[in-house]
Amino acid sequence: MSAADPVAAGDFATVVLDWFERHGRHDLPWQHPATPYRVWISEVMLQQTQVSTVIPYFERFMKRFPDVESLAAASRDEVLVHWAGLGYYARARNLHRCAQVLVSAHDGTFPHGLDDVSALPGIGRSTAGAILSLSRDAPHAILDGNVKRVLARYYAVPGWPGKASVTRRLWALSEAVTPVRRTRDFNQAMMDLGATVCIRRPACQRCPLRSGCRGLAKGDPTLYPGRRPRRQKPLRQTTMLIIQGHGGILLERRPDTGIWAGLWSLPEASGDPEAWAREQLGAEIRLLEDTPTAVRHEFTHFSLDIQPVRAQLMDETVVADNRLLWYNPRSDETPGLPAPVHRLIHQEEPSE
DNA sequence: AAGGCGGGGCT
DNA sequence: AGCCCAGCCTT
Repeated sequence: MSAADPVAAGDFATVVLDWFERHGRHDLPWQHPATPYRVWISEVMLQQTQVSTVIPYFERFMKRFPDVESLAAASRDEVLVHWAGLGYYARARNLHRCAQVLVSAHDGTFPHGLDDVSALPGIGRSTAGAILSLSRDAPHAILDGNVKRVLARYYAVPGWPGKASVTRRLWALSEAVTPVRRTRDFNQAMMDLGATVCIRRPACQRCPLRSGCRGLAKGDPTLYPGRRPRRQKPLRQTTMLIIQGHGGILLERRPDTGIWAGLWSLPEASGDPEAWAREQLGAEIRLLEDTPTAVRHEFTHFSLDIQPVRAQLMDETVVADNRLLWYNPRSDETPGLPAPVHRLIHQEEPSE
């Protein structure tokens, strides 16, 4: 914190806390009750995912896995089913592993030390601080996208937070402004401020920090934080097989690494689909004429064109194993499917 | 230090 | 059509 700052650190917290009383969010699902377990699940879901998207997932997840023991005892597949559509599926795998570590090594509860919590799978420094402060009012700072934006604007911190040097500065600022008392309310207030006032097009007239905001004083707070340098997104193409047989569609489990790790998906055939079937299934397939139109799916780092090819299984002796599954969209419970695959299949079978 | 990892909401 | 989002992990 610079000595030249127009608002001292103590005043910063006071202003934010006063604002929180009237204008903060007090009714989010994970705030009632704000147990470490519920805060943890919500924080992981909220990593790179917006609140409005998370809420229905959170409610469904809590109904099925109401505590850490039920989550630890579940299968990975069932956890993924409840995650399917949220993206960043490593979060679900880490969540599952973390539950098992908590039960086996920590008596089913979260440790109290910040370093112990951030050592758990899928929990970094910010999420650890959020869990401990929001559930127990422990005095730890956080640095999520909202706090980064508020601080970068308030202190006019230049540069893109993807650079380690920028993030280091923002962490130092967050530590400096975070009070040791009422840390729970302060952290929630900073996230609320970033989510409702200090947004992409900020409502500075409503901001309690406007008198000290350097970004505003410089004329344009939206210059902070700096934007990610933009790069060309490559286009990739793949062919997915819609093989009908055994009264359903063949699904294949994705490998444990890479895109959609561990989810069920349509088989990808790099070359000749019939050769793929002979090798992978030991069976003959016959390609069908009506080829559905390709669908494009956008990732953060590339675009993917998926060309579906329909085929009929000619040899009904092929059975499912650990990697293969015959899925009937009309009668079976939906397994964990990537969003575009889910769309593809249920546009094939409109009678879900 | 840089890149991989989804999907949806918003402008 | 970009840009961003209650980030973490691996290399």
